[in-house]
Amino acid sequence: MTTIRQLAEHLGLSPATVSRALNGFPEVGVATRQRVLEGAERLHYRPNMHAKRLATGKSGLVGMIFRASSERGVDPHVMDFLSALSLAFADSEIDLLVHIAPDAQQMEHHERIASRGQVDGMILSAPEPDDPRIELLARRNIPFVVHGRGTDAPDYAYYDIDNEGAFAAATRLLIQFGHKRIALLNGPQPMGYARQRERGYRAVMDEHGLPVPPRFVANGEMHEESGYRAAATMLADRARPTAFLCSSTLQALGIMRAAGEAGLKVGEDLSIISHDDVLPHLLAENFAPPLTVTRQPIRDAGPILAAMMMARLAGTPVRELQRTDKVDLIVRGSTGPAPKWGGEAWSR
Amino acid sequence: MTTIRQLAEHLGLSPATVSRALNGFPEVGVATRQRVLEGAERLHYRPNMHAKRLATGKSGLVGMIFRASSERGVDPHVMDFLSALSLAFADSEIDLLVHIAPDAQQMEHHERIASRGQVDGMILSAPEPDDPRIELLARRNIPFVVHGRGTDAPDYAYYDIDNEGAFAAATRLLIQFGHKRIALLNGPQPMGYARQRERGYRAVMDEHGLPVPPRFVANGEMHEESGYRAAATMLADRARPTAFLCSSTLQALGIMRAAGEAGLKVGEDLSIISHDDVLPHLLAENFAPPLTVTRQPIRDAGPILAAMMMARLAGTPVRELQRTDKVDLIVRGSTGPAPKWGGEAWSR
DNA sequence: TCCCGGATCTAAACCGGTTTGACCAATTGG
DNA sequence: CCAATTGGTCAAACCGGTTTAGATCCGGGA
Repeated sequence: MTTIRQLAEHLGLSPATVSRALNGFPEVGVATRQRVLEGAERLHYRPNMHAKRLATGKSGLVGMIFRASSERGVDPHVMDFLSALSLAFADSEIDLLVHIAPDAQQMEHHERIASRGQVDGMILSAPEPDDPRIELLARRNIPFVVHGRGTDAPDYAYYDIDNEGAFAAATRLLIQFGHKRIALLNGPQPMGYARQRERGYRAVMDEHGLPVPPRFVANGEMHEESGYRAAATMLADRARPTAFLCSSTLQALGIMRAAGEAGLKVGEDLSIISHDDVLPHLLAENFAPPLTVTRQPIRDAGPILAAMMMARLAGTPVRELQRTDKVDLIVRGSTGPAPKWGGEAWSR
Repeated sequence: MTTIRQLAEHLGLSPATVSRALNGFPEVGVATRQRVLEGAERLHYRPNMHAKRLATGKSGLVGMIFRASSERGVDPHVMDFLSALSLAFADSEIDLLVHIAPDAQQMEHHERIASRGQVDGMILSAPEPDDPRIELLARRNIPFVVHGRGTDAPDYAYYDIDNEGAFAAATRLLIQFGHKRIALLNGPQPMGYARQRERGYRAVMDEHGLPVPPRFVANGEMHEESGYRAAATMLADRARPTAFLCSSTLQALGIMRAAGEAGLKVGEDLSIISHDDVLPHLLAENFAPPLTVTRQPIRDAGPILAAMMMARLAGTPVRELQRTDKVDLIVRGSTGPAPKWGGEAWSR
């Protein structure tokens, strides 16, 4: 392991000059810089990160703590996000410090990372309206950017998708198809995105004077089994829905299973629209029938949040780092005209 | 940010004593230690990681570089592994540095992490027989543990599952059911686990004198679409298989789709056995029909490899850190007796 | 009484970088 | 021709811990 002093000595220079030359300071002679760079190459000099960080106070590390549910762990979609994030940071000198923590231990983990001062910034995901994690980071003055929003117009840097608009559009499409009994299988109740989606859905239902009995709106984790369970229950109801809106293609898969068991043909007897974060290993267009979705690959958020993080670290003010992207509605075979038997709206 | 000197001054002690007291050295008086601990608590003292690391030479960081395919990214199963790993390290002082890199850039990323000396050790996954990443880490003397094996008896610390035994057992079950034309949809060819699985499969086929034409063994990425494609091609063959063995439940999903399109009923006209790493958000037992699998949750590897990593860092010799676990064969509805029409073996 | 050794604690060096302030030589300007 | 700049370099301080070598205090044995 060559040190900067060894390199300096080897070159007949002082460590100070070597440091400056390597870090691109303007006050070193062009010939000297060249000599230093060559010497560094020759001796395989690699600056010791820890020393560098101690001296500069910057760690070159960005932390990210994912939320895990205690039963099912982490949503598999987030791997794609993490992947994109990591790739986006690859060119810079930044590395990712990753924790996965159950909701109950989120604060503990944030506390730990924050207080040890080992990261320059944090990326946070799936915020709730008054998220204590955000409050902690703000209080500690740790730069952070958020994937999603806890409220409509938060005062932090965030990237979010237009969940409300997406679910409004999806609801509208179903209503145009003649559906009046549209059920919603949503994500966990406290999550910002779940609230936004429910709002978009309810707004359009209200607009058309269509009531929604509470038993046809479900909140829960977004996996196949929860989709199946909720759908099976709702489909057993006398006034069963003719269409489902759900938050994840895995939930949609569960709904399809329930539909199959109930003898309903998806796309004819029952319509399904799902939000699609895009799981490359299981594409919604390959479902049978292909799934109508509001589509926004979670992967796309990676480079955006990486860029925001770097901008934040460079001092860009928060209000220039707030972005909400529109979501595409992609119509495929899982949606169709409402069946005859479900013509009436739910009673109020 | 309180420093150790401030704390020492506050207590009327020297930094040396404070350091010793906090790190549990025996030569500090019991009363002093108590005083130091209380003082640290009161002043919210948190040692600066970078300083600590510079002084000790240990980083408290373990690196992990996941493999990503350029088209589909990272297998969603690995999120579950990462999650378990992170949870397992949570109690210790170790944090995870995570990179995700396409295969083409794996070496570059390893080089980077290795040469900057920012991690104490590395965890590596999905090794190939002569894996250059392993060679690099060994040459640089960076402690590492491996998830999987490149060869049968490698000279590094690893945790693997008995892929060969699992696929042998699965093949045997199908043969007992009367199947003679069993196709294999395997993972990417170079991977250690793919080779092991193919070996287990071929051994049993050979044992029973059942030939396997090359076109009924496919190697490729393990997602729904690849399963569908390969299965659709094979099912279109005049001598189509009566059973499939595959490497991932997502592939199995694709096979099921192809079977559906071919008008074949899974569990009757066509049997499927998949290896199941267990994706908690999409369980094999919830497939229609429930999937027969060789099951070993990838999640279980997390704590095992975490413990191995720590043991390795503590100096445990490599040969005490080699472990292969048996795999369960769980028979469900996707397997059944061979149909009448597929009675004859493939011709040689 | 004196010396010795163990128990505690401290001063200073060290880890390997960066950064401040000073210095020197070569230009430039008056 | 001398003073003021400027470009390039260096010595030393600094970041915040750990660790080595020594100092001090104490009780006990000779």
